[in-house]
Amino acid sequence: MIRVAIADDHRMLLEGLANALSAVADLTVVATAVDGQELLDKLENANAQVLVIDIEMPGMDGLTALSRLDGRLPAVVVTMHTDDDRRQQAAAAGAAAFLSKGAPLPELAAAVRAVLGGENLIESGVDEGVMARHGSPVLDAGAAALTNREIELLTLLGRGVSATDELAERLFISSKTVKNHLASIYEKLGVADRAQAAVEAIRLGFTGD
Amino acid sequence: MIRVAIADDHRMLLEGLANALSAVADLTVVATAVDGQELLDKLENANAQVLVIDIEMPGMDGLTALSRLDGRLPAVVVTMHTDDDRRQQAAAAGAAAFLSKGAPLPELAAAVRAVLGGENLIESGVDEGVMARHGSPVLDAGAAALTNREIELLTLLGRGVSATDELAERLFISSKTVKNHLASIYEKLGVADRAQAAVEAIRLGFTGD
DNA sequence: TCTGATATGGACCTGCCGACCTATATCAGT
DNA sequence: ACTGATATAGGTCGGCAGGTCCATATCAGA
Repeated sequence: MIRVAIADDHRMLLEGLANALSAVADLTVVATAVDGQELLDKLENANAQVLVIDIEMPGMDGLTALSRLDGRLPAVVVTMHTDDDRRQQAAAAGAAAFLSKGAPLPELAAAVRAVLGGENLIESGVDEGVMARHGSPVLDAGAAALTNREIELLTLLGRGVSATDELAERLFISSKTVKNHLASIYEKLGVADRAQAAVEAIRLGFTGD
Repeated sequence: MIRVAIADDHRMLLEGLANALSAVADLTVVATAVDGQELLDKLENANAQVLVIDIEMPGMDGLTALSRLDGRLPAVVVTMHTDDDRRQQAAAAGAAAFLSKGAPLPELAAAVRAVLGGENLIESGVDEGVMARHGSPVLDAGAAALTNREIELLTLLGRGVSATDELAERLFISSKTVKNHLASIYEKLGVADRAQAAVEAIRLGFTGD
């Protein structure tokens, strides 16, 4: 899981974005702040790996906060207004990426993964190459190894279908096979039972929509 | 579930807000749009009950879209700039509430519930009375009846703590009591086992943060 | 062609889960 | 003072869950 800290003075964007990013399988939001000072304070104990930060904030703005951090964390700067002035200011403050708030969420997620990997997108932006390298979340090692059938089963679990017989009927297989698949899932995800597998299913986004 | 449609030209806010509102127990987002025209198009088939709409959008802006809708749906207008001009324009266009994007998410949720109930907050804003009446989501009948201890247990379940003994240790009670509480939870939520209870715990927002 | 992964199915067994019933102490509300 | 809800704990019991084996058929890839 990539631990992200977010700062934005607009609570709707802040909380909305925090929620959306946490919903991305490989990201988790460990701190949120409505200005630069609060961000610096919270970073003390938050153990974040990447910053997503708005330029425009009352009190200490994003660029000042970035300068104070002096590159301790890679940062993705987001802004309402993507003019060249701001881009250059962001670059000078040590940002590793620069995005419009109008950018699609997957691009933000890709930028977060890219800058954590040390890439600098401040000039190039998020292009196709970045999306190709970082577009799809790197799921947990175990989750990546799940087979199609296991994912089908896991999705049902995440939707609350827990009984062996019920699962067997829905997948048109015997209850014995269901138990075999479940055993594989438990091993791959490192969980012990259906309840934990269901929680993981939801966390990994196997919700069937 | 209250079916909400959202329009905002900034995808981060749009998708983030959609995600955050869907995470609220009694709300679900059935349509999103990046301008007024797309909103009108999507509303044809979306069966939404309430609108959350940004004023500033390229193409057809929020106020124009509201005028076109002519009050068919109650609408909460959100904006970056909450000056009186905009508030009056929103009122004229038929909005039932007017909020800053800096407003906390619970206030937006409360406003959505209030305008669905026919209240007009365009002048008064979201005050304490509104929060008192509409602040807490109306959870499922069963979930509302959960006791504090049951919620503690359910929260642990939603975080993947599934073994009886583990639950007992964490709550400093005997395993027998854990099983008693679980039985109550199953009955109140209408579920059959831990896996289903865990899924419900997450759906209801008992995630422990 | 041979191997490995996938999907299916089975037997067996230990043990925990869930159902049902009972019991006590506390506390808030009447 | 009495009642009801809550939180605690115990007993019993049938059954399913999860672990550990094993077996077969298919299919893609080396």
